[in-house]
Amino acid sequence: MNPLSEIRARFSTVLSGMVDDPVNLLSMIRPAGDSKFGDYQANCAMPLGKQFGKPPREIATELCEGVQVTDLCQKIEIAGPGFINLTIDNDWLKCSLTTALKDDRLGVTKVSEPKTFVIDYSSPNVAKPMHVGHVRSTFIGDSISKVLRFVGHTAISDNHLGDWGTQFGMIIYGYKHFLNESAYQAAPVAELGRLYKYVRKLMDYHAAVKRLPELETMQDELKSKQAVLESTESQGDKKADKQLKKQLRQLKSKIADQAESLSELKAQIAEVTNDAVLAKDASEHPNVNQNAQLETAALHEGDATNQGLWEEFLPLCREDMQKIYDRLDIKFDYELGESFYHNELANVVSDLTEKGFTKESEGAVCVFLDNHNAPMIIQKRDGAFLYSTTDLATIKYRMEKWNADACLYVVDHRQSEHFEKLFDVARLWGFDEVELAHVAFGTVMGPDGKPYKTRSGDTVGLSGLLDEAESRALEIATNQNSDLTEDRHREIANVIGIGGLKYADLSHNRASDYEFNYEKMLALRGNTATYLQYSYARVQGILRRTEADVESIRQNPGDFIFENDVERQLGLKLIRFGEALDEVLVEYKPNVLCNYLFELSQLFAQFFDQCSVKDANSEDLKKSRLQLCDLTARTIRGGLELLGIGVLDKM
RNA sequence: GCCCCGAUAGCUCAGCUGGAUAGAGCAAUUGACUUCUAAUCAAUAGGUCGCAGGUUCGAAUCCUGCUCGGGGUGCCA
Repeated sequence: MNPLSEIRARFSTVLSGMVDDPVNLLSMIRPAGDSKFGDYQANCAMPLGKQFGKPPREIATELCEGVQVTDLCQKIEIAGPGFINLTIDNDWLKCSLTTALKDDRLGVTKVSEPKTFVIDYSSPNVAKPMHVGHVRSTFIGDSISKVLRFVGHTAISDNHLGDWGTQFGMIIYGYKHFLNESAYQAAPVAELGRLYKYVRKLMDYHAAVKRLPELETMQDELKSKQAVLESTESQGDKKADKQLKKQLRQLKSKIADQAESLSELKAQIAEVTNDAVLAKDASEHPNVNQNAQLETAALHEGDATNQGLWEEFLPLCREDMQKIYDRLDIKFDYELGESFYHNELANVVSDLTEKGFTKESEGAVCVFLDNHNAPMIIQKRDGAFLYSTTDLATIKYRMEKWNADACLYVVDHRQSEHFEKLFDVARLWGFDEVELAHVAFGTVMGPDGKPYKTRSGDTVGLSGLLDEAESRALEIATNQNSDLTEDRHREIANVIGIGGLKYADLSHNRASDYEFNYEKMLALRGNTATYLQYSYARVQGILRRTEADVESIRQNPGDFIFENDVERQLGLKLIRFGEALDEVLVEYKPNVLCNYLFELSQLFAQFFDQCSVKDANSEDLKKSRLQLCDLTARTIRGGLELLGIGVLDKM
């Protein structure tokens, strides 16, 4: 039991004698904002004072007298308007540390009511190369799954692959018309990727040609509108002038936006017209857009040729994708892609229709929702199903198969409206007991503050990104430690390169966009994976130099001694590991764990600086310090493991 | 038009279910390596928490309005 939940449990007894539901008040017990106030603080006397019409300090006194914490806290005092400051008792702390030292789980108790979570993450489209945008979902989902499991829940990870979408129509079209047979034999996935991009270019070209005049007309209209506004004389009315200025500014930004998409279209057209082969293919395939769609439709309707091609392509693509997951050390319990549900889609629509939830609108089957203007469309006018239909089928399957208590969707925040609707429809459909949560995350930005792209405008491919991370890490490892073998350097580069990438992502609040930067990710100092890994390696150095037998220390621990204040701080931090994990799960935020591990490592660095283990004044003190070292190492390793990041004994 | 999200130190970001004097890292300046790994530590400096109101014992945090930025918005996923 961590100190916070222990304190809350004690207060719960007193508070339930005063109010009906103390949950809210218990959440007002938290770590102290400033260490001079102690270790924890309870802020619940102020609201209670108001509720009972008594001075808060009087309530605080009642609480202090009522709560049984003599064994847990060496000090409990009232301060300011009615804060209750608590200082953890050193004997209790030492006792907890001993428990943690002996325990494989570092003293973290399992939850009393385990639940079943299904976590949907990563979910790339197969046959399209993975890019930097996929890493957030993958890392965050993986980490949340690991934390859930560690605290005792059942976490089922499911990679909901996009393996049934329109990209297959494009690839099939490409395969039928533009295949380079020998390239396909030599490297099938690369050739499929080329075909995808090739058809994409042709489609973009035709779409751009069609769109261009329309956009140019709009641009002209906007510009003339701008001219009118600019020539409008001031009427001397301040409010009207302000309005005018605002309109003009909005118009200008709209024009700029359009100019940008206009030049994008022109670039797409130029790319084709400047390339003789592309230009020829573009003119010979004027209906590529519709035809690619028809190939998708044929696949979905069970056309033998297309089905055969899909069955040929899919394993190749998945194998290729697996290479990336292997490099990242990411595993899934299930990888049930969209194709897995395609036979169920018609049933979803008919079931919802039978139950009276659907309504036909403009030829499409829709579910209208009170709190949304637009309905959720579950079947298109042409009879095809949409991802909303697949997502509904998926919820049904997950409930029937796993009886989930919660389904977490680790998906880009841009899809939040989709998920709001999806969850509403699911609840309407009868899945109203399960917690459905969109664990949304922000965009990975480039140094220009825009979504991360290469110089040529493509999204950054993931495998190239990993190569870059590792090669940069290799350079650092080699410079730093020239006496090691090259194999060791490569091993170090892998652990700090991939670890750095994961930590850079996970240490940001998932809801925010963040700026991607290699230098910062692999920086040798600061709040990085390297810093945590280095702390771990330094502990291992101590254990090596002192020839400590950690197994026997764990089995026969001596007393913990707090000679220096930093030893107590480190000890307190160590037994708060479980608190950090609890907090991660409140809002599914792995950055809470990153912060904890960083703070722990900082305390260890101070300890390292101030408290020699090797030259401790006494054997007892030396043993106590070794125990702190061992616990620190195991907590860092265990914590990093929950983030999917490895450690090294030497670096 | 409507909906959602964001704005915190020079930079990158934490903190946001209201708590005491707003934090970290980087960059800057200074100091510490015959020492268990200096991939480190100690210290200095850096702020109108976008703006204006409101709620209250107390607001970066909640509410309203505004400014700026991003995203979404019936037949893609």
